Amino acid sequence: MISQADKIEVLKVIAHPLRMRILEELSKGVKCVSDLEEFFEIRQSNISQHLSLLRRHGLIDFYIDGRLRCYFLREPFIPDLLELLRKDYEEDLPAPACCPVTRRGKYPGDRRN
Amino acid sequence: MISQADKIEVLKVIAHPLRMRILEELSKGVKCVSDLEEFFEIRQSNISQHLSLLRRHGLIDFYIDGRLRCYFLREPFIPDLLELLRKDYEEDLPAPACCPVTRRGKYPGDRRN
DNA sequence: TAGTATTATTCAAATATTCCAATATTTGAA
DNA sequence: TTCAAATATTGGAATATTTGAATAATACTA
Repeated sequence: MISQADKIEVLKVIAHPLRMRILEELSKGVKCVSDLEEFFEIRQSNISQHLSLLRRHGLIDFYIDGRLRCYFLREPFIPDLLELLRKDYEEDLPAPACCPVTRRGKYPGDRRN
Repeated sequence: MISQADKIEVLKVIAHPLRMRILEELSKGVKCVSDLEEFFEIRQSNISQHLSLLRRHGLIDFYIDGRLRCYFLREPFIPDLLELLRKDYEEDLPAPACCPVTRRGKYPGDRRN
């Protein structure tokens, strides 16, 4: 449910080591702030800041249990991305024709005409 | 061919509006720097900087035709990611059980015990 | 109601990113 | 050989991101 225009913003939000780990944890199930704090050994304020950012972008949400905030994954794009990131590729993409030694070839555009 | 450890770095590199557009262009075929410059109406030095960054991370490469550098896509993860970004999702992920009005529910962890 | 656990917010310092202008480098062409 | 086209690199200013410390807000519990 991300607008096409926001997708780069969302990628930027995801591309952070701690936020990525938070998303991976939440993809396994609900977690409250202090459990994340304990699990990652990161200061509470920092965890909250990242959760807040993730929420502002609609990637996660929470429900409440007493004083606990139970965060969970909301954006369906995330699990697909996490899976894609786990995939490993054997080969580079095939390169366009060029001499493999000199790395010279012809440009297909018309800049050369 | 990205090491698991570098994937976040790579995501960060991709998560930039101009770099994303460059990758999209290159996914359609080889492009030289001045064609990109013209196409995007961005200063040459800036295009070069972004291409250089993309290359340092192994996402693209180039071959040479005279004074032209013919850039092309190298990292097989990119087309998959671009396709995933095009996909649109109809529904949010199913939320864990909680009252939809009060947004209250029970935390499954043992923090509550 | 007072105290405490849980989480959020604000502020400021440190660091990183982005872009432009200027300059350097490389290579084909005259 | 010069000259010019194509691209890369460098330095610096503006801006954004990240983090910790301190503090605020909220809601159980005794």
